[in-house]
Amino acid sequence: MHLKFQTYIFGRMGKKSDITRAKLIETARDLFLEKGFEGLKMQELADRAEMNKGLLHYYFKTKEILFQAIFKEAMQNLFGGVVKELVSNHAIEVKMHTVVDMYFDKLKANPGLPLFVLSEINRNPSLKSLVGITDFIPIFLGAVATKFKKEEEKTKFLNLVLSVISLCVFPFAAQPLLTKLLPDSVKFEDFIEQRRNYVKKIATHLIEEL
Amino acid sequence: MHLKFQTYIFGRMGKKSDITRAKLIETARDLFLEKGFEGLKMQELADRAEMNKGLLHYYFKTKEILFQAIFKEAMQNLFGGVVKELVSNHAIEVKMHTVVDMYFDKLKANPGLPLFVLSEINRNPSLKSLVGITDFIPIFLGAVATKFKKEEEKTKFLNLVLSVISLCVFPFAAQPLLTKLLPDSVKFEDFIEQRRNYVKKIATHLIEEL
DNA sequence: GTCTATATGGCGATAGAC
DNA sequence: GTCTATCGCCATATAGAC
Repeated sequence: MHLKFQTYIFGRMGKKSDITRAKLIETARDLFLEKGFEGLKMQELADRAEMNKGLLHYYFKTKEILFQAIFKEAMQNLFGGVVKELVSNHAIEVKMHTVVDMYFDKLKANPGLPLFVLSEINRNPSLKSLVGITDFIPIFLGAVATKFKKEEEKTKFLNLVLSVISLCVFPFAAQPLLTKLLPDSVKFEDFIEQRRNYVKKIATHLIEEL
Repeated sequence: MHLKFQTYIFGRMGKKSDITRAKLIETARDLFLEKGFEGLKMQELADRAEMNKGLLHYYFKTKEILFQAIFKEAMQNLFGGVVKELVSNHAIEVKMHTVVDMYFDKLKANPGLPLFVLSEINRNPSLKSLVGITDFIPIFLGAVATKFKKEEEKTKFLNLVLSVISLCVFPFAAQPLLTKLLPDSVKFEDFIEQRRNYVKKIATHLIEEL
């Protein structure tokens, strides 16, 4: 029987609907990151995901709901792992170097991520409150509060973290412009790779100054 | 006579149409920076500029043409003065400290500028070629070519410039998130002001390492 | 679950009176 | 130059057959 056959094929790996849903989310992620909330059109999403508009609304009632799912996932991807490392017990230099590697690896695979998150926060007012709900802000604040007592120390640490993140993220956000400034013989990927160690050296220096 | 009266009032300061045009551009700048190309609706622009949609299209035939005017202006604002300083005869430390001050002043007044330029470049394919047309990229490249001969030196200089710009720009781009990480008693403006000198110190160190 | 067809509204742009 | 009215299109979302 038809239904049983499907159950057999996909078994514990999930129903056919799970696969459709996964394909939809994957496509929506690509398209939202490329075009933003306003720029993504449901028709184009349906085409790229090889389904029809009706089906989109079956899985996610509105564009807004779909967008919030993608946005949450992007925030988690961008900050989840990094915050976990920052609140770990590792030595501070290890922390910072690990964060540098995490960002360079992540952003090489997904350079549009930071610009997407930062510009959508500014544009979709409902996200400003949603950001507060994500769990890694309180986690980070909690760790800072226990490790540093004086406000001056907190600010110094925040300056350090912000500097390292700035140095990692900005070159990817500015990739289209940066490409035009590189010597002809230098590919963007090569520039990025030498910069990975350059940023680690800066991080080490900033720690010593702390 | 009515027309003469207007001419008399505004005299050399420009015609009434210039004032209307200026108001339109000013409003469009605010609104495009806030919402991006797709996010700005001509109706909302007309309302905020206290005129009607018909008049919008009288001054700028299409939304796209209006947008390109605003975008070009934003690019000039963001890079024009900075590039001019970078290709000047000043000592390198003076250059970098001046650039830091320029960005901090500019972005305090206009924090949305970098995110607007960077995300629109990614989203509007026609801008990628328009970016190449702006004059400060060849100006910058020319100055770099005459000052540094070896490719390794060029890359080092580019690393320096990119680092300074990253450290200046990113905190403003991430303002909505950063605000949530500051100790309660520290206002964003105060954090930014202490950071101005912190970034200058880093810049000086990076130069010595150059 | 997946499809087609359609309702409903908003958008950019134009026409034409004043 | 500035206004009102309107066109034609495309967007999100829904209804209902299969």
